[in-house]
Amino acid sequence: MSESKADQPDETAKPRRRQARGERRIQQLLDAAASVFCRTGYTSASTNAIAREAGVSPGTLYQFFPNKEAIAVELGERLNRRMLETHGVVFTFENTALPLRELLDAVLDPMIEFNCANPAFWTLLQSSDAPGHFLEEHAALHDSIQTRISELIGVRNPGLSPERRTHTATMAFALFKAGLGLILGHEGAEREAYVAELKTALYGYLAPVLGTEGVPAQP
Amino acid sequence: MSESKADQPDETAKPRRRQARGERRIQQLLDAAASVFCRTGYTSASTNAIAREAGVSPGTLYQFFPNKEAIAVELGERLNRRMLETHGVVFTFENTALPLRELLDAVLDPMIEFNCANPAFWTLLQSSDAPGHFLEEHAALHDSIQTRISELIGVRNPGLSPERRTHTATMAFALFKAGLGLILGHEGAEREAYVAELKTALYGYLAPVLGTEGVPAQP
DNA sequence: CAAGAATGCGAGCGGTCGCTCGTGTTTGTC
DNA sequence: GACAAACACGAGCGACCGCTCGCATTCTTG
Repeated sequence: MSESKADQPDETAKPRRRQARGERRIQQLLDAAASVFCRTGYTSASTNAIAREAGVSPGTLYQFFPNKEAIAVELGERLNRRMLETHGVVFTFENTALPLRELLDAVLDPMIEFNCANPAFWTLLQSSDAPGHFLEEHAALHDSIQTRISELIGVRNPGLSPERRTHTATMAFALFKAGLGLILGHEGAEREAYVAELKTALYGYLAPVLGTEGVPAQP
Repeated sequence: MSESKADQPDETAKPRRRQARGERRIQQLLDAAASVFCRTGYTSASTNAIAREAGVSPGTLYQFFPNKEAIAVELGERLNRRMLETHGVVFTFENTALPLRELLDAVLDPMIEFNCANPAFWTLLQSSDAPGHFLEEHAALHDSIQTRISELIGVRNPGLSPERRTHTATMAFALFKAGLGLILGHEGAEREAYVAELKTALYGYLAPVLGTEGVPAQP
């Protein structure tokens, strides 16, 4: 059960050297997993189905992942990292000062676009019925996003009590996920309509708390 | 595989005569199913676990239900029927004329109370990843509630186009389900806080569409 | 090229799940 | 009490699932 022969117990160690071929396989497997998870959800997705979708034998899958959980965890981590890398900017101070309507556009549009391109992310966010250690990763994913929302609310309205701030952020995130589900469930004009509805809903919810006007630059 | 020996193929026939004991067993099994579904979700719930929770053998379970789907379908139908019987009144015209805030109280409070007492209902509403024919029942459940919401919106604002009305009802229902999830996930003061947040959110979303004032009685 | 590591395969193991079936018990009817 | 129908049991069947293992192939490194 020893994980590495190195004297220094490297936390992030991948004790196995990977060839380029291996990295490619991992990506294939994660793409296949994303597809299968989207279609059937995490619990009903079978590792054999993921391997088949990736055009690979079950044994090959387990060359790269110790178990089914690890696939979902790695997929969630990669998607979350990619989302923060490409769109994490939306939570910065420049946007915080915008009028609420434009703030929502600036935050929601990239998020929605990312989730439409990677619908597996929403699926993972929704699968709270998963068994085992994947629950921890699920919670981590959740917190990662919700913390950003909470911070944004805090900067925008510093007078809010910590409890109210948490409640507002939690509810705002829940509303966002709900709207995202509708958005992902439709296409074309319908999808755009639900994007507009979601923005209306969040505007109506947040306006009394955050104010509709932009905040003037601090001296 | 013949379902009945009767000459006339009765659609709604229960070809099996039930004794009082049987009806009691059915209720025990549905209660157990509700409990297990809540704990693990529909897919991960095993029929053996349901039977065990009901204090009954697997064979006995299949004396009353042809398969696992049928349990969820029957449970969903019963819960839906019971909700409409006890709280269906909230969608009537008397409430429609109230100021929006009171309208929301009148509609949401009974709904929330019912779902807190029967959390399995929300679980069934959420399990859209279920396989097989249960999907149809799931959709029926959904429509049953959403139609009520749509009608209420239609009465309150007759000028709305059918598309906008559908979008508004769908989004309102999605927001409600999201808030309900938070409410069911907390207890005591936290729960009350999320009830208030949900009402705030729906008020903010619906006020621009339905108006905040009450509608005067029609001549 | 030789050798070892990484990659790839797929039959199949242990386990669970949905569900069945043979058998025995309780209940209602005459 | 006699008889049939409804109810109850629980071992276990077939299917599938997560995962393993022995072995073949390909890559890297010297």
